[in-house]
Amino acid sequence: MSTAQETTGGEVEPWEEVTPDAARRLLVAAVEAFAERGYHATTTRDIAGRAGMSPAALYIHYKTKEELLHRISRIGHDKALDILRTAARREGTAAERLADAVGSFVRWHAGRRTTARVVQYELDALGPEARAEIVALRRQVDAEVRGIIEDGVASGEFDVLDVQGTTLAVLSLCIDVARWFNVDGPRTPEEVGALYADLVLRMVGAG
Amino acid sequence: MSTAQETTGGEVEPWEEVTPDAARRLLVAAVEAFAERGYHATTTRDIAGRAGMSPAALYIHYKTKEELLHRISRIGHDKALDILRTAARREGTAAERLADAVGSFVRWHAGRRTTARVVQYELDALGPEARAEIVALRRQVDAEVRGIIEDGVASGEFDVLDVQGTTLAVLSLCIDVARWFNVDGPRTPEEVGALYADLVLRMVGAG
DNA sequence: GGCTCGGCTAAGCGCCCGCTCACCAACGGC
DNA sequence: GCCGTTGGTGAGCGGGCGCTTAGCCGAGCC
Repeated sequence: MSTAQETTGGEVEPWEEVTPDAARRLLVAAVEAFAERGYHATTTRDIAGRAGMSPAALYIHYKTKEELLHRISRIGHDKALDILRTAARREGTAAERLADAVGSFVRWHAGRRTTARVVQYELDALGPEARAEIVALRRQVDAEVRGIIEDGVASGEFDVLDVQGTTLAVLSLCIDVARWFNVDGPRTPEEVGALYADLVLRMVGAG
Repeated sequence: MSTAQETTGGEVEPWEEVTPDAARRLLVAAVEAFAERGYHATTTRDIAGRAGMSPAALYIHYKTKEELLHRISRIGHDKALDILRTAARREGTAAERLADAVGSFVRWHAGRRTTARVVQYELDALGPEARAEIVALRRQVDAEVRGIIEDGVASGEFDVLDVQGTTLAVLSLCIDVARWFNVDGPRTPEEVGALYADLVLRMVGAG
């Protein structure tokens, strides 16, 4: 039988790990609201209203508004890291793995743009401890991409002068997709993923 | 005599067009506060306090808090567009002009990171009319970069399949510098500008 | 049937927000 | 010397914020 994770298009619908149902509905509402207006411009009343509940219901499932952001950010970073790890550890040349990593990472940022926007741009709204936890995850994200580029340099596939700087640029390029991508625009997430994979291969001298 | 525009390092100190002095101090304070905490998380009391004035003083020079953001965004976009136009219209090959454009655009985003952060990331906090005005400026920014790339393709210097997509990616890469650049980090604005100019030339097949 | 208890709501507390108002000091023109 | 203008202040208004509390309701257990 189906695990109920599959939706149209083969994409996995996330947040199924969040239970009970009311907590998930609140979290999904918070993602939408934070993505549209930003964390600080979003009120707890708005979140509860989108979830079809009273303002007080939010505090049954979450201690504070910040805890909501923390949970969203944590789950989102875990997912992003998982995507990169899967691509980085598959078999193939460094160029194939880098193209796969960039393509899938970009597809996630474009296809799940609301989530990605919150995850990537609301870090500063977290308190010191929560932010430190997320920053540690980001370092792992950086390490995965840097690892592929180092492999390509070592094997002679890539021609890169500044590995850390190029890693930074590649990640920056992918992450910023969450800022400008428009669901109603002319490009699909798949098209942007393919374009970006090509551009990144050129950046590392493998194009 | 000096125009009082020059400061150490040859950089032009901006905001000198904002008068009187108190209005400029408030605007500079607002740039710092918006960059640190975001528009919505910044209070008018904080802005006035940073400028050494009472909360009420702000409203002598600006009608609303949003007018402050609008003025900052307008001046910043004018400056960014000016930088790109200067590079795009100099003499030289398309590769030289693109490298110059990316280098100077990135140096501005890194060196004036607080301003750039507000300019590039607080657009959604503006009302519809103000946002429309800024969006029009952004289209001109896009057109300048696209023009250089089209020139390079026409002359055979560049090898680009998707001109508009590549333009988008180049601008996205430059703009996102304002998000991650750290003044206390290991790289100077000049170094990042040179690295990015090289990466972009590779992206267009001229590296 | 009666009791317990988790999930939820209506009401509202205390605070701080953007912004306003009544007033004041410094200063140039006549 | 007096007055209008300019640029400032201290106090505070109305409102919306994050969050809390008291109590309601229906499902599960004996």
